[in-house]
Amino acid sequence: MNPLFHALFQKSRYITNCLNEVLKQHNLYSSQWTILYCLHNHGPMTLTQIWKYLNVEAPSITRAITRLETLGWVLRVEGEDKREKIVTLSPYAEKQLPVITKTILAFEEEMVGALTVEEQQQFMILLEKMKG
Amino acid sequence: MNPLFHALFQKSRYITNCLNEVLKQHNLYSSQWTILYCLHNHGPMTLTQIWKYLNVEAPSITRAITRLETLGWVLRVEGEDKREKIVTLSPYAEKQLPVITKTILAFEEEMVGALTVEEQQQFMILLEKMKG
DNA sequence: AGTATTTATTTAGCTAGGTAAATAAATTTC
DNA sequence: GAAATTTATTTACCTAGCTAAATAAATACT
Repeated sequence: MNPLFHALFQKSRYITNCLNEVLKQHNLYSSQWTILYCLHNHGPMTLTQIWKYLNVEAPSITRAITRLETLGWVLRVEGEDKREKIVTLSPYAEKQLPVITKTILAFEEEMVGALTVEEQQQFMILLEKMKG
Repeated sequence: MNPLFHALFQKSRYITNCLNEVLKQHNLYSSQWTILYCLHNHGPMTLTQIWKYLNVEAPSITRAITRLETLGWVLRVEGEDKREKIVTLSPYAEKQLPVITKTILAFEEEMVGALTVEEQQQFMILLEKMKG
């Protein structure tokens, strides 16, 4: 395996695991947080909007939302178009979000703080160049 | 979610999916290939050596090796220390490896070819800087 | 209007990562 | 040398991605 890919995959797993560790105090997994954050920024979204935005397949989002719903973080309501379900943050989620956001910002700062802004930009550019 | 992380996770998934697609012709998944390649380079290894080298937890490797064994890619034999299992490539795997390697090299060249060697090094350095 | 196609979501089932705990063999300690 | 600890592997069970196929509602076609 190309060492570059190996390093990329490993760092990706490492960051995910760290994030999960940090989010334990809020009883959340990183992917669940990603969805909550997405809803916080965009307001209510359909499942399709969510999975297209996050660049993930639909079944992953169906499962995650089901879990988030039973845990009380989101509500699923029927849209005008009765095929679609609109997902909104629950009042509980709205209340918890500020403190979770604080946790996340600290984590991100710690994780990425060793890179200058230019290096972060450079990193994104290099990532972008890896296409198929 | 920090856009840098988002981009990192996404690219990681994207490359994995592409790799899976390319490996379909050999009836392999990317993680299975990673293990075969590892064994090819190091010769017979215990499960512990494999998961430590690949930086993954033991159960992931147990499962993957079990699958690779039933598919005929590897053999599991008891070591002198009877706690450990030594994994070796099967003759079938040895025979298939060259052509699979060719597939992989072409894929990696296509995927990473847009980056100069300096950019690849730079990328690794930046990745390295993201610690916890 | 009735049929065909598209679109949104879900279900089923796979790989692949993780943790926690069980088991069995080897090693250390007393 | 018996008991305690460590080490290697496995099992059970979770999240999280994927594809393929099912379902149900909306839209397009004739």
